[in-house]
Amino acid sequence: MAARGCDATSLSRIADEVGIRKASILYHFPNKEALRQAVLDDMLSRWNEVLPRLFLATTQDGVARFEAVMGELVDFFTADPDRARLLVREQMDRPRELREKVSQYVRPWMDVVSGYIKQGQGAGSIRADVDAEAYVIIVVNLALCSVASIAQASMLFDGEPDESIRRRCISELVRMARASLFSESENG
Amino acid sequence: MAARGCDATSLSRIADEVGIRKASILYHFPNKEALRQAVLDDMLSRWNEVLPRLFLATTQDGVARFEAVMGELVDFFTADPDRARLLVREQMDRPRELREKVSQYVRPWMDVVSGYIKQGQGAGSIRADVDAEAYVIIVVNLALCSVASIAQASMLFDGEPDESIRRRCISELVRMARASLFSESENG
DNA sequence: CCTACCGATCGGTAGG
DNA sequence: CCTACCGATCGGTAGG
Repeated sequence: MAARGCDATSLSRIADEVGIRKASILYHFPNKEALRQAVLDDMLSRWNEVLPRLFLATTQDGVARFEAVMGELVDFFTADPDRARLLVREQMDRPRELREKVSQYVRPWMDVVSGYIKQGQGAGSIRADVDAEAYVIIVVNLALCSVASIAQASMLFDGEPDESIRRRCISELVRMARASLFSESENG
Repeated sequence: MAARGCDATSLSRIADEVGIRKASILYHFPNKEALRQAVLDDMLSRWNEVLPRLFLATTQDGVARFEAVMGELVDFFTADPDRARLLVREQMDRPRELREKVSQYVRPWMDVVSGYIKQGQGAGSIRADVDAEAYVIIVVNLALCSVASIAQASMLFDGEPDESIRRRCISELVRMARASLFSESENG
């Protein structure tokens, strides 16, 4: 379901993968919509386990904190690219519902990050022209969409193995996020 | 079809919008697959009209050229966000086919852009740590995905009108692309 | 360009 | 958790 999207994956197909009959799925969930909600809630709620430990654990400077959060973001989606694909599809198919779920699960953490950015701007370590809230949205969306689709966009690299392409693109997106965030003195 | 994706849009629905019957569509196109190909070819071939004039028209410095190409990229997709949504869906549903079409229509222009980047790196105006090919892919993908979905990600901006949010996100992504590309001396 | 129809598949229900 | 079945809709064809 994650790979091809909720709407394009029939209950029969899901049942086959689980090894039961279609009607049996509708015994555990009242309908397909409820199953979709459960899958999304399960995926998004994992962020509430991952993110807190990043912020509460250590005292870090801005660059180290950037690397920790960015690494976690990239790892979360590269560990299972279907997560990214499902979220991208949901955002296009049912923007309102996903918006509500994001507000519920990850928005507090996005606010924490944009707070750090504004703090860094006050201290001069982060570029003054960064739009903190927009930056966070753009970077999350960039990681999401890159993992969801860019591994397949290998047409620009003749004959290069897919794994190598993926690594180059991920490295480049992290570099872009870093270089466009910090003041040049910190950026080195 | 562009808005909800090829697979999720039935021939009956398309027929209703055009004002004819479903069977009449299958008189003009041998099957649904052929219709999809025609829609994609039509959209991607427009790039072959837009891009050449950007590169051949004027002699520009690096920053001016960046602004021209980036502006065209953003304008192309914001003019009709359904273009971006269709491409994002196709990239997830049929990566191989889209890869071939992109190779056919827009790859030459992406090579031109990455050539300019390498040239700028030789002259010192562009950061040495930019991965030219990966940068182009990331930026195109970023524009695509941002337009396709970010306008709907307005949950971070309480009560702010959608149009204002869209502008902030587009401005921020252009700023990120610019700041992570040019050496600090050129960057202002 | 139409009406009429095809087999296949969809989400969901009845009943056990 | 199953078999059996429902109406709706899908892409596509026949025939005019």
